Amino acid sequence: MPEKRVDNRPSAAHNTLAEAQHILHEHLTQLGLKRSSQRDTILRVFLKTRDHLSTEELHTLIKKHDPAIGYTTVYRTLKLFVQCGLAAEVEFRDGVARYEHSLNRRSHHHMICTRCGDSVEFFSPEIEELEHRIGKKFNYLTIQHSFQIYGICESCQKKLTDAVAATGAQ
Amino acid sequence: MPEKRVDNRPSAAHNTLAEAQHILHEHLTQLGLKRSSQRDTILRVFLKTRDHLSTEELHTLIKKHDPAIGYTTVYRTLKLFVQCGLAAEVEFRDGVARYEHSLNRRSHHHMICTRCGDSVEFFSPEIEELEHRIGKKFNYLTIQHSFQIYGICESCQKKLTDAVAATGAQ
DNA sequence: ATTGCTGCAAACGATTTGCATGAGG
DNA sequence: CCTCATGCAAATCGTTTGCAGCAAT
Repeated sequence: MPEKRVDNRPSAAHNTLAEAQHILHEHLTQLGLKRSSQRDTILRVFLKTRDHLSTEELHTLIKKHDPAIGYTTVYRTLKLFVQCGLAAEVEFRDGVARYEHSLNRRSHHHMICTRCGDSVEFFSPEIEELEHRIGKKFNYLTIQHSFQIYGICESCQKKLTDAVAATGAQ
Repeated sequence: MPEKRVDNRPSAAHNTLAEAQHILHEHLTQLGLKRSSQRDTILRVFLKTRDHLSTEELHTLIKKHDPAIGYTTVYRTLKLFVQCGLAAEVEFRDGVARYEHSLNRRSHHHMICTRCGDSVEFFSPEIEELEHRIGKKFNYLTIQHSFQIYGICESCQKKLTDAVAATGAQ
């Protein structure tokens, strides 16, 4: 196991929170909206995850910090985060909207296991290039793209072959 | 209004229908399911479209051929088509499931206008290659991928600039 | 004071299922 | 005959909205 993945930017987490809060408050001001303790709490908890959370999952986490915060507030706040670029919706084909943070996050894509929902991220600069090329070709003003690979992860493959072996042995 | 459609591959349409029906019936037999006139009608109407139809839109078309066929049957039949590879679900981000035929259809992707829902198809071999490369790298057995570009089509861009010009002129 | 925010409950809309009846093998 | 298919109505589930009371500016 080489590469333990050390973060060479010492206080990255704290800086990210401060930066994110600044972006959110700026966004609120611009739209004539107001700060609230709930929104700050939701942002703080959201930034602490690296997962792809559904609104409900995030709400569950939020309640541990402040049980009074309701589902609707989390739902509406996530939309705010998307508006100001702090969060991005990701498509996992499991019937719920999922969000990840998108601040200081290098453009990436997901490969998702359709059995267990596990996912890995990968990088692919050629996809960005492709978006621009195709947009130009058909005179579209491109906004974004969505790219996912669906498959079966190593551990689920193992479970499947084991199951087949067991059936065959009977 | 029969058979206006000019096709330079003489009996391509007929062959596709025959092939599709064969695939469907084979699939039904394998699962111990039964043929039905409804399923055949739905397949016939579905194959005649080149659009990306929602279940409801397809149901509307179906009713012109046989008003007795219900929404649920169309819904369940589309799932069958997906199972046996006759149809594929496409993601248009408009909140409804959309299907296109996938038989004898070269692999392609979509660029979708988020204003009017218009879409263009494009081809990109590098995407297929990427799916395999990433799958191998992370030991995933890849099944499929999903790639869409979202943007604003030429005609909607025009409408937008016109609208801005009108506001500015007042 | 004014205006936005919150949390509840209710509305919503697409999808999915239960069930009695009808059709396929 | 037995099993599956059908179509209706009802249930489901994530999402979205209306509203009365609360909080921020």
